[in-house]
This record gives sequence, structure tokens and C-alpha cells, in this order.
Amino acid sequence: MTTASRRPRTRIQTRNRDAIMAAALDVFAAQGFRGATLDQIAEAAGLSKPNVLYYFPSKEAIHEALLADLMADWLAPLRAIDPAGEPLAEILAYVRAKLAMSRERSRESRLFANEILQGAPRMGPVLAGELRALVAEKAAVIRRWQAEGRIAPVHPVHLIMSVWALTQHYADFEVQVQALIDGDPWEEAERHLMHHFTRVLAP
Amino acid sequence: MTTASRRPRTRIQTRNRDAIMAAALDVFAAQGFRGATLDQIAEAAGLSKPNVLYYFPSKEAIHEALLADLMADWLAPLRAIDPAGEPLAEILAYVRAKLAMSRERSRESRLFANEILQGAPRMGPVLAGELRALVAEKAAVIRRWQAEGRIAPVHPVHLIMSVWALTQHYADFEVQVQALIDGDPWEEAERHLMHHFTRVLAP
DNA sequence: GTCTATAGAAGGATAGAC
DNA sequence: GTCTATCCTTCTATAGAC
Repeated sequence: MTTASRRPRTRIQTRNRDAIMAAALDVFAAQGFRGATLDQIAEAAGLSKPNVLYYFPSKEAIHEALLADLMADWLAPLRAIDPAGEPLAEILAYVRAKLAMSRERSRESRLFANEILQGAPRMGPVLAGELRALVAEKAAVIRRWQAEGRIAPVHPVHLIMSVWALTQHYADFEVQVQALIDGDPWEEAERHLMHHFTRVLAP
Repeated sequence: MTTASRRPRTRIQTRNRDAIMAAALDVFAAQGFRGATLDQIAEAAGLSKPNVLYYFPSKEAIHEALLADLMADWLAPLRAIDPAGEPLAEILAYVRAKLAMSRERSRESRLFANEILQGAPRMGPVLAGELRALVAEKAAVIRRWQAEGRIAPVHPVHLIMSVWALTQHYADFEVQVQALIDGDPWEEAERHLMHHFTRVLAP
């Protein structure tokens, strides 16, 4: 209390802060930033509205905290692509990891989709900075693999984006997917995408 | 784009109604339903807010009119797949048409994406009805082509969804795409997707 | 048909008691 | 730390003059 730390210090602070983040993830993912209300977040967190604002200065601040948390984990699978690995196996592992992440963290995926759809008002700099740099780095790796004839010559950046599009689709458009698929969409999706990218990339 | 109305209208009514629809498409696509305000729509349409509500009973009614207009055009390319045509050519033409539509009507794509992301509160029935029926019909066509050995045996429904995911991505995530691609993303995307689906589908 | 003015509700944020 | 009460802004929608 005498120190100006932004981090929660007591157990109760940690617990409530986490509860707010979890509740806000639910609400922002389902309704978008403008559609979400502090009332909804407070109720989902089991707190009063003023108490939520005791932990975060504003609705916007909660949203920003969620997005900041998101990016690190979100890019981990792409970071994990190993230039020294076997090309096709590396990329298929990436697809599998990204699909698993879409499945297990579909709310995060929709939070992100909402942000980008609205023109990335809060994450624009991250896209042009961190994301662009990482994609460029991995695109160079893929290009080298292609020059060595180890995978098919597909535009590397579009290839990476196609992995995003195809995996995130199952999370972001989940309602539509479930209206069209009777079984477990995720099981089918994994088989489909493995087969799909194997055909695209086999040299 | 003309929703055939049952009632005759004067020129000025037609003009204003169209102006409101066009303005609302801009605003809803960029901000989502909750994020959009009647003020923004009225200003973009060059009318006063009460005048907008003279033409439509509510904000919700404008949104519904846009979604209703959208679906017919949106499904046209899928409908156009010809069971009597050459399989690979038919599907590639579908991909090309869908990509062109994403490019030329990216606001409509984002309007739709917003609606699905939020759980399709207004279009749920259309997904489970009209869309599901059309997809089932075309999936049957694809399955027949596969049984005849004319294209590769890829899950037909996931194949159709992958066309959506890969084409709509360029519209819905346009900000992100532009942060990563230096040239004209759409030109590159067309080459990429033609190559991509040719490899996936060649028997 | 179009406008000004405003009602009425909802939502973000604050005050202050405990 | 948490709550009740409330302020103030924003937003949808309506009233009513012209």
C-alpha cells in the first residue's frame, strides 16, 4: 500500500482480479467491447460494479489487460516452429497446436477476432510490430525450406495466414460450424486439416 | 441490392432508404451492432436521426434489413456450382467468385462475421435452415464427384467451410493482412488460393 | 418529410458510509 | 475492500412544429 505497485498483493486481490479477468473474457468474447457492460462483467465475476472498478480503473483497462495477456500465448505456437526441424512435420505440428488452441481457448480467439474486425483500434501497433516481425522471421525459414526443395513453393506469408484462417474459423464461427456439422467438428477438423496441409505442402 | 418491397415508393423515399442502408452497412460493419449508433448512421446518410427513424422503425430493423439483403447474394456463388460441370473447374470457380465477393463487398463480409461471432442472434434460423440445406445439397454433389474419382476425397462440408474461411479472412481480418503484406493482398491471395485448392483437390 | 426538442432508459464512473 | 446511492453522459426513440 505504501509502494506504488500495480500488482495485486493479497490473496483476495489476486482472486478477485482473476475472477474479473475471467468474467470479462466471457463477456467481451461474446458481445464485443461496446456490447459488453460492466454490469454483466460484475455479475459474472460475483462482484458489485463499483468493486470491479476498484480493481481496474475502467472498462477499457480490463479489455486492454485481456489483450495484453493474449498475445504472448497466441504467438507461442508460431514461435515454436523450429528451423532445424523436418519442414512438413514442423508445419503440421504448428497447425495441430493452433487448432488445439482454437478449441481450448475459443473465447480468446473470439476476443481477438472482435478486435481485428473492428480495425484493431487497440492492437494495431502489435500487428505492425511484433506480429509482422515474427511472421517475417518464420516466412524466411519456410522460404529456405522451399529453396532446398523440402516443401512445395507456396507463398509463406499466405501459408501462415491460411493456417490462422482455417483454425480460427472453427472457434470464431463456431455457431455456424455447429449448424452444419453433426459429429464433433474439432475431431473432423483435425483430420481434415492434416490431410489438407499435407497435400498442399508435400514437395 | 434492391430488396423488392411490396409498396411503391417515391423517388425521394427510395433514395433516402438506400442512403440509410448504405450508411448503416458502413457503420455496422465497422462497429458491430451494439457499437453502431443512430447518430453515426444518420450523419453518414446525410439525414437527421429522427428522419432515419421515419424510414425504419428502429435500429434493429435497419440491421435486419441489411442481413436479409445479404444472404441471397452471399450464397449465390455456392448455388452456382454445377453438378454437370467439370469438378475441379467448378470448385476453383467457386473459390474465385467467393474471393472476388470478399474483395468487392468486404463490408458485407464483416457485417456477417460480426453477426456470427456474437452467436448469430438474428441469423441462427437461417444457418440451421437455408444454409444447412444448401451445403448438404452441394456436399452431395462433391461426394458423387469423389466417388467417381474425379477429385480427391476430402470431407465435403469441411472443404466448403475452408473456402469460406480462406476467402473471408482477407476481408474480415483486412487490417491484419495489410500489416503483413506489402503488395496487393488480393492479387496474391487469388494466385495462392488457386494453387492451394488445386493441390488439395487434384485426384 | 424533415426538423428541433426532449423523454426515458442504460451504462460508465464516482462519493462516501461501513 | 465492499456496498448503496447517485451523477452524468450517451443512446434509442417519440412528440410535435413546420
